[in-house]
Order: sequence, then structure tokens, then C-alpha cells
Amino acid sequence: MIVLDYRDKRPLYEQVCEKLTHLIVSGVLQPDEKLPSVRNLAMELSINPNTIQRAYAMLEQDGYIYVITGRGNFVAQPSAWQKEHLTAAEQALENALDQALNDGLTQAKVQDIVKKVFEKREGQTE
Amino acid sequence: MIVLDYRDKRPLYEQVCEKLTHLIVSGVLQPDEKLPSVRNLAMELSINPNTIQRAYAMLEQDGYIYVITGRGNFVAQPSAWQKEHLTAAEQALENALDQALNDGLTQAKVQDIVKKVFEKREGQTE
DNA sequence: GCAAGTGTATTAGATGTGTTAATACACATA
DNA sequence: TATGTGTATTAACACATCTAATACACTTGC
Repeated sequence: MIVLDYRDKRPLYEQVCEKLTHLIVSGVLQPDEKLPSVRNLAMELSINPNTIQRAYAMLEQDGYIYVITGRGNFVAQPSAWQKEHLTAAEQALENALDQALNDGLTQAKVQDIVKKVFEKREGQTE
Repeated sequence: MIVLDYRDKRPLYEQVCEKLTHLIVSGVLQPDEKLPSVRNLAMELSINPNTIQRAYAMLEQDGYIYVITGRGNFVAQPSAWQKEHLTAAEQALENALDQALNDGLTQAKVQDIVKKVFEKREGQTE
């Protein structure tokens, strides 16, 4: 379900958080679907339950999952996270574009890269 | 010359590095211009000289500055850093675009944001 | 030559974050 | 009642960051 990258310098709980978010947003994990228990996922990834707990707490904080004590963690309805998720993604992209122009990339070069990334996608999923 | 942001979660030496890089790339600091001494900049920013030293070492490593022992640190010629700086910026933008599409932004939405950022720039420097 | 300013190196300590480990408790379900 | 669940707490360790205090070699100007 998840594979950790120990070359990644980010904290483990952040990686877990990001990968689960991606599974949720992409629809691999459906709304109301039960996530692995804290202890099970910790076992599977060979890390401490506290680290999983922290990741789940962040996911709940951001509305991606909801918790029922004694039962488990479940994927929240898209209505709970979709809007904020998209605006966050938009903000991140805007910042990246600003940074790119600050770094001296021309508008033409930026458009080239946009086109390149789009074309790379065409060849894959669609 | 530089203002640190203590709300920023990144290390101080990284902030110093980034801000000096920006001053160099944008031409505010000219080639062969002398940078503030390690001790002076440390005093000015009220941080430890070791932290400045670390930032300068990274800048030298990346080719943005050169060092003459006993004299100081100086801005390197653009030929020493321009190419790698641009390719790094291109790679960063490509990653950001990939992330944006992974996060569910449509190509149309991406183009909207690109256009918006371009227009925002027109109103400023040009 | 000497003093002052420069980069550089070293060692030690304080602090904060991430992670693990070991428990404990409350709740839900079969 | 037993098991699986989330949650909370405390301690310990590793690591990165940052500070502090020195020390040394080099360059420059007097």
C-alpha cells in the first residue's frame, strides 16, 4: 500500500501523510473505506505506531479522514477536503511559478516546460 | 541587505544562502563584487559567524561565489553558475507542475494560473 | 614588523525535532 | 470477556541546527 523512501529527508510521518493523501485524492481509497489500523500499518512499514498516529492525526486535521474511536480511521467524503485540496495545490503552483520567474526563466521557457509536462501526461494515462 | 524570517521553518544558513543567491542572480550584486565578511554579516543579522560560514561554503560549492583567503568572498562570473542555476530552476518547475496535476488540477486550470502569474508580473517591473 | 581584517577549523554545549519503546486507558465488537 | 481499535504519556536516543569560544594562516595598510 505504501513504500517509504529513506533517502527522502522529510520526516516519516510526512511521507506517510503525503502518500495516503495521494491514494485518497486519486480515488484508490474510496470514501468511507477503512484505513489500516495504526498498529497494522506500523508493522507493515516497520516503524513505530506513534509515527503512524501522528500521520493520521494530520490527515484528520486536514479533513482527509475521520476517526471513530474503537473502530478505526476512514476516508472522508471528497466534499470535506476537495475544495481546500485544490486551492492548496493552486497556491503551491503559483508559488513555484513565481520562483521560476525569479530564478530567471523566461515566460517562453515556462510555457515550453508546461507543454512538455502536458505531453508527457498524454502518453501515459490518456 | 538581508532580512531573516524566523517564522520560516528552514535553517538559517539555507535562508542566507537563498537570499544571497537571489541578489547575485538578479544582478543586485555584480560579478567580482565583495560580499560582507563572515563576521560582519553575522553581526548584522545577529547570528553566529559559523552559520554565515556555512552559507558561504554552500554558495562557493554551487559556484555562485569564489573565495580568496585573507581577502574575502566575491561574486563569481555568471558563466560559473548561470547554466546550472537555470536547469535547476527548470527541474523545480517541472516537479511542481507534475505535483499540481497529481493533485487534480486540470490543464486548463494550470494554464489559468500561468496566465495569472504572468499578468501579475507585467504590472510590476515591466 | 605589526595590527587589523579576512577565511577557516575545531571543540563543546544547548536546543529542538523525529523516532522508538513501553505502557496504559477507553471504546467497539464479536 | 477477549480482542482490536484509537489515544495518551513518559522516557530515551539520534540527529541537525545553532551558539560560543578559540585558534591559526593569510592579506593589507600603516
